[in-house]
Amino acid sequence: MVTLSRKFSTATSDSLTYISHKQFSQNPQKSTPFYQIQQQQLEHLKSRIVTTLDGCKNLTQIKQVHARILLSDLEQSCYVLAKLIRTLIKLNFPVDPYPRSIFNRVKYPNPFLYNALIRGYLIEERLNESIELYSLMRKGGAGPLSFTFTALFKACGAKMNMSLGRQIHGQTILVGGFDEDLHVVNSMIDMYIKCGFLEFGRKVFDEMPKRDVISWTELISAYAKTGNMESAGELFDGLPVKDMVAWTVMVSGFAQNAKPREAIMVFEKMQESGVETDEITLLGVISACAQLGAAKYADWIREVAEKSEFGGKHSVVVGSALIDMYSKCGSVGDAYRVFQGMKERNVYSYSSMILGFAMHGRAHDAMKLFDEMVTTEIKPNRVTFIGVLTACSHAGMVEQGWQIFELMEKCYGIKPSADHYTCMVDLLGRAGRLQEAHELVKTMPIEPHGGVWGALLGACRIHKSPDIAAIAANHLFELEPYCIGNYVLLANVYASCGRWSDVSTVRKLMRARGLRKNPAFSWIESEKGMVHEFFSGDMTHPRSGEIKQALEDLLERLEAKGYQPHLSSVPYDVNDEDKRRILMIHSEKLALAFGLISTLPGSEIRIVKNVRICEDCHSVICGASQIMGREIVVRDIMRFHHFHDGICSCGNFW
DNA sequence: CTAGGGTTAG
Repeated sequence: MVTLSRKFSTATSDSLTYISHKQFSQNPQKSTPFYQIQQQQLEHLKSRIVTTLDGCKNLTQIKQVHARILLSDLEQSCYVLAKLIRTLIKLNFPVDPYPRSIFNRVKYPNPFLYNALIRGYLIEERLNESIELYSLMRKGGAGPLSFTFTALFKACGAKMNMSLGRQIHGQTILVGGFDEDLHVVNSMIDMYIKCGFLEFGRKVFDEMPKRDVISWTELISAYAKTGNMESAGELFDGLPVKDMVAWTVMVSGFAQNAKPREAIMVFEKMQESGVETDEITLLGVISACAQLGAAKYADWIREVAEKSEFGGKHSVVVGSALIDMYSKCGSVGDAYRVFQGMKERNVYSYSSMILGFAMHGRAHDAMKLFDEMVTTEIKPNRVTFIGVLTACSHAGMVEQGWQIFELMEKCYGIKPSADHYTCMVDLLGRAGRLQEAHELVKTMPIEPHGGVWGALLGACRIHKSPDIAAIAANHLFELEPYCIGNYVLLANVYASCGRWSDVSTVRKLMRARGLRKNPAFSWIESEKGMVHEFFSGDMTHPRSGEIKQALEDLLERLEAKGYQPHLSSVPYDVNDEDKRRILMIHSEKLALAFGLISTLPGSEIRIVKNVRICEDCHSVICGASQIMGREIVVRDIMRFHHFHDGICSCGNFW
């Protein structure tokens, strides 16, 4: 054995130490200088080992490779050993003891080796060990690499460990150079954002000598997530080169902040600018279309999705989003067709479909799909159960609901959340079992949130139960004092019982808190895809005269068949004639009348409403579907109503 | 060998 090569004292290069004479003599390339041959041979061996490691699937295989390394001249090679450690960690082996022991035997570990181990500890969320190793690396004279910092920042962000993050920030300056490394600084910004200190991230951003599209996008995304679309938009406008991710952040930002029209507008601009689109961009647009609930947009975005390069058939994510969208646009049939056409399905696909059926009152289909789901590999999650419970609730299936509710924890290990209790309260409340519902709220093991009391209050509205309504409302007035809907609901309950002095007390409370009622409105798509909006009593539509006439004709025909206006739906202390007039001009009735005169006889009418449908409108639309022979679909704030031949899919139960 | 975007419920 001849010692040929230098001992690598600088820890940044690979610590190769020896090469055997035997290996050398087998190589007859006499004209090549000595060290070049050994380099070549070792490089060859290294790359063979790395390839083998990439193919390793289990511990036995890795140990074989390790044995080969130990017998070769690569026994101290940081490059190969780092790869070995990374492979182990990729296969989910804990850092201790095996990968750590490999590291411990290396005399001069280089930063790559340190980094492999640090990353391992980070994955195990052992932040302290990572930091210890980092200090050891510094003490040993090895310089850190930028990805050591990025990994550390990432871990601090995930653990929301701001103080440690700031220390590491200090290190980047101390070590020198890294505070100008884009990878490092960008992950630092991300760390501050994840720790909830957006302004710190912004400060770093403002002081950066050079920034790239990633720095910008991080901040735009952070503003969008806090709902500050103005700041997001300002930054975005100033971004010199907008790439796909930056555009996508704006699209999904608007979608997540309930600004679907803006989301679609940004998407259209994105397409004009010629930037590529991928499925994540589409998710934002699809979600926006779902919020709009307009069939025109639904078909448009499905076409865009199908034309895009990720396959004519939908991917799991896009497919699942489309299912949700079609359900919310009133087309459960289309939603189910997408569901059936998907090659692969996940928990989103099933949950969205179950929720879709539930929203449309197709409880039986929802349950059937749930039964099918549990035979697959896909595990139901908390959202799935919200779908199943909603289905029970909308169909008045109290007993099945209780069964599912118990099954959830027993068989699937999902602890009922406040949202699940909301479903149960809704289920009992709708079925008229208000006392039981109230009892459940009082005895639930977790703190009831606004949703739970809101469900109880909503049930009191249907069953005209002012006493429990007052209890629920008082909780709500504390939990969410500025939520206008609760005051309106309580006032409506009092009004329906004729307790007018209580109604005016609630109205006074509203005024005292500076709250004003949101105007109710409905909208409908005409045949040409135009959207027509109607407010209550709205006579601004160009065809108002015809609309009024059509409505009067309709009501006349209904009265001839025994229809009586539900005067108790009017929350004002006025005479019956005025109540009749108020009911007559409800926005959904105007939209319905416009639908009747503006669409072809026999075609479907779709109406969307921003609040719950009232009882009187519900019965009028039921009658209209029969007399006029029309399918009518109404989406209110809670669910869908499919009216067909005088019957609604909700079974008069909403 | 590292930095940015995502779907269901509420």
